[in-house]
Amino acid sequence: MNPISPHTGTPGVNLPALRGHNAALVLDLLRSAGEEGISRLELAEWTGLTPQAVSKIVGRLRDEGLAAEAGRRASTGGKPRTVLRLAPEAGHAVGIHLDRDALVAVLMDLSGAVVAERAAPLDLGAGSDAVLTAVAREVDALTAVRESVLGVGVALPGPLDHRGGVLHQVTGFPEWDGFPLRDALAERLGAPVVVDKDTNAAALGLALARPSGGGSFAYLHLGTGLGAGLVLSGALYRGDRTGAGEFGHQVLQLDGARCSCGNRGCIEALCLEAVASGELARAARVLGEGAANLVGLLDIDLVLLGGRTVERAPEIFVRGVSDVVRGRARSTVEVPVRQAEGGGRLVAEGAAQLVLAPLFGRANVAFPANRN
Amino acid sequence: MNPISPHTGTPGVNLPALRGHNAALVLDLLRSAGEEGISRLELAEWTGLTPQAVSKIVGRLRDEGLAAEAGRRASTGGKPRTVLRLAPEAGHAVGIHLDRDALVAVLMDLSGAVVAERAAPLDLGAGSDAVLTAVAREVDALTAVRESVLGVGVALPGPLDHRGGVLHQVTGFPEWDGFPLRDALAERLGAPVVVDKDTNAAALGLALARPSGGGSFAYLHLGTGLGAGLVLSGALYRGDRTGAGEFGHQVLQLDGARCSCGNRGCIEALCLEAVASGELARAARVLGEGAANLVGLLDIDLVLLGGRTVERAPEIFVRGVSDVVRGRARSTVEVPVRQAEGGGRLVAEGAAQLVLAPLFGRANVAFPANRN
DNA sequence: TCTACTTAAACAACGCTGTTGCCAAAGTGC
DNA sequence: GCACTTTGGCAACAGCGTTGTTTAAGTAGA
Repeated sequence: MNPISPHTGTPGVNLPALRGHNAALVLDLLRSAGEEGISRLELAEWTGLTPQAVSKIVGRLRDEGLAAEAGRRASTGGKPRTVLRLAPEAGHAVGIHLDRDALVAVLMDLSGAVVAERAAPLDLGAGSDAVLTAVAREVDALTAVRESVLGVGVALPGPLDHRGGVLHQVTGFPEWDGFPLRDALAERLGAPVVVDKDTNAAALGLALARPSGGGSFAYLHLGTGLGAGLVLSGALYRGDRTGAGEFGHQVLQLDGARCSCGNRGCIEALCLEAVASGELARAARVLGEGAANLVGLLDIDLVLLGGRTVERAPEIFVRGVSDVVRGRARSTVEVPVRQAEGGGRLVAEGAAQLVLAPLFGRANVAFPANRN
Repeated sequence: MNPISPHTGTPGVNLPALRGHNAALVLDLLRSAGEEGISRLELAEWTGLTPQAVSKIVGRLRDEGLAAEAGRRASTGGKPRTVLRLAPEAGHAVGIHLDRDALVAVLMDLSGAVVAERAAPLDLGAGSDAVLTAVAREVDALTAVRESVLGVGVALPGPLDHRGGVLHQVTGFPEWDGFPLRDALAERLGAPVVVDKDTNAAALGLALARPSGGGSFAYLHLGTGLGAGLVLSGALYRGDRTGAGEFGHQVLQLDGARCSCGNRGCIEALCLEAVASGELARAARVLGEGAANLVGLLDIDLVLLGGRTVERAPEIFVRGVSDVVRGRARSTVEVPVRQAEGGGRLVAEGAAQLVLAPLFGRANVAFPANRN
C-alpha cells in the first residue's frame, strides 16, 4: 500500500473553502482593528478583494452576528466611511493552563479579552480522574452563565501530540504517558477540546496579540524547566509531532555538566544550575547564548521572555539576554528582547486562543477537521 | 503612517487565484507521479476535488500543452483509467550555482530532469562584470537550441536578500555588498531571474525530489564553510530576511575557540578546525551535536549531509552524525542521517527549481509578484 | 456471441463566488 | 442651494467547482 494516503496532501480549494478563507480573513482584520474598528474600503485594501466582495462578506458576518456597524469616520470630502467592529460577545472560549502545581482558567471573548478568570492549586500527579474533575469544575464555573462557548483549550507541559490530543510522558509524571486527554475531556465536558504544549499556547497568544500578522519571534519560558514556543513568519510552528521548541535540551557546552535528560551541556542544566546558585546574571547570559542561536538559525525578529523564574527578576534576564543577542548579531537589524506581557495568565490566554484562532484563519491548530 | 501597509497581509482569494492554486496542485501531482503517470480519479482523491473538476483542470492543462494522456491502466472490471503525464518539454529552467571558485550550470525540464549541464572555473572575487559575463555565457550556451526557458535561478553563498535579489557582504568578498544581482542579470539576459542562498536552493531541490509533500528535514552543507537549508513541514523556510539556516555560527561551546565571525565556540570553527587537523571523526561528532540540536528544536525527520568536505569521506560523516543524533534522541522515532544525493550538481539543480517550483505551488520563492 | 454489469470520463445545467457597471446616499465646499 | 466627492448597495455577469445524466470502454458469465 502507498505510504502516503490520498487526501492528506495539499487540499484543493473549492468555493465553500474560498468563502471560508475570505470570511476568516475579514474576521481577523476586524479582530486586529479592535475598538478602533475598520471600514469596508480598508478591508478591501488589506485583503486585495474588491469593495463589493468585502461588502458581501461583511453582510454575511453581520447576519451571523459576528460583526456590527459602530459609528462612522470623519468625512474626507464625501460620504464618511462606516466603521465595522467585531461583536466580541458572539463567541467565547475557555482556556485552561495545567501546571505541575496550579491550574489557571480564563473565559475569553472573541476579541481576545478575558471576561472571567479562576485559579486553583493542582497536583498534576494526583491521577487523571482528579485532574479531569478539577478541570471540569473550573470550566463549569466559568461557563455557568454564558452560552456560546465554542470550546475548551488546554495547555500543559509536554511532550504531547497536539493533533491527537494525547499526552506522552509528561516530564516527572510518567502515569500520564499515552493518556488521551482531549477525547477524555471532550466527553466529560460535552464540548470540543484542543490540547497543546504550554509554550505553544503562550506563543500563539502572543502572536495574536501582535499588531502585524507576519514576523517571527521566539517565546522562551524559564520556570521549573526551560522551553520555547516558535512563531515563524506569523504562524505558530509546532513541528509534525508537536516536538518543536525543545529548547531546554539544546547542547550549548560540549562535554558540559550532566543534564537530567542524560546528555551533557544542555541549556536547561546550565541555566537552572546558575539560577539555583543565585547567579541570575550568569543564567541570563546562558539563556542569551541559546536565544542568539535561535535568532541566527531562524531569522527571528523578537525574543520574548516569560516563566516564573524570569518574572522573579525580569530586568536581569531581559538585560542579560539582550546583551548577548546584540553582541552576537551578524546583521545590522536589531533584535529586541522583552518580557512577555500577560504574566501568570499568559498560558491560559493562549490556551483559549487555541479555540478561537481557527475562526480567524490563524489555525495551525489541532482542532477536529483542520488540516494542521 | 501605519507601519504595516495594505496588501502585504494574508491575501484574499478570488476566483482566478483559486483556479491557479488548483491547477498548480494538479500539476504538482503530475510532477510527483513522474513516468508512471496518474489518472484523473487519483488526482481527484488526492486533491479532494470532484472528478469533474479535475477533468476540467486537466483539460485546460492539456490545452496549454503542460499535460498529455499516456496510455491506460489495467481495467478493474470497467473502463480502464486514462494515465496522464506531465509534458516535461513544455518548459525549461536554467540553474546556476556560483561558488567561490567554480560555476555549475544546468538546464532542467519541467519534470526536474537535467537535460544539459556545464561547468567552468570562476573567481567570485573578479568583480561583478566578469561574473555576469561568465553567467551569461553559460546561460546562452545552455539555451541556444531551446525555447520555452521560463527563467534563470542563481544560487550562491549568502548572506543575501532573496526577495529583492540583492547580495549582502558575501563572505570573503566585500565588493559584492549591496549588488542587485537579480535585476542586473535579468536585464543582461532578458529573462526572469531568481536569486537565493546555495543552501536554500539545495534544500528546495531535495524537497521537490522527495516523494511525500510533507515532512521536515535539514540539509547541512560542509564545504569551505558550514550552512544549513531548512525544510519545515514540506516548505522551504528562509526567514523574513533570508537569514534562516545560519547554522555555522551556532555556538556549541561557551567560551570556546575564537571563530572568524568574532564570537567563540561556533560549530563552524570547531568543525573546520577538526577537519584541518585531519580528525574527521571529531568533526563529524561536532556536526552531529549541532544536527541533534536542530532535530530537537525543529522536530525534524531527516538530516541530509552535503558539501565538498562531506563528499571526501561521506561514511565517516554520516556515521558520526548519525551516532550523535541517535544518542541524543528524546523520542522513539528514529531520525535517519544520509548523504544528500546529487553531488556536485545539487545546488545548481536546486537553483533551477527556484524557477520551476512556483508553477507547482511549491513557491516559497522570491519570484516577482509572489507573496513570499 | 450476446447480455448484464462495472468503471471512467464527458456533457449539461446549476449554485455560488467575486467582479463590473450603475446608482442612491451622505457628506464637504463654495 | 449647487457642484463635487466618496461610500456603499443593487443588478447583471463571468467563471469556478458541483451535481445529475449520458456515453465510452472495458469485464464476466451464460
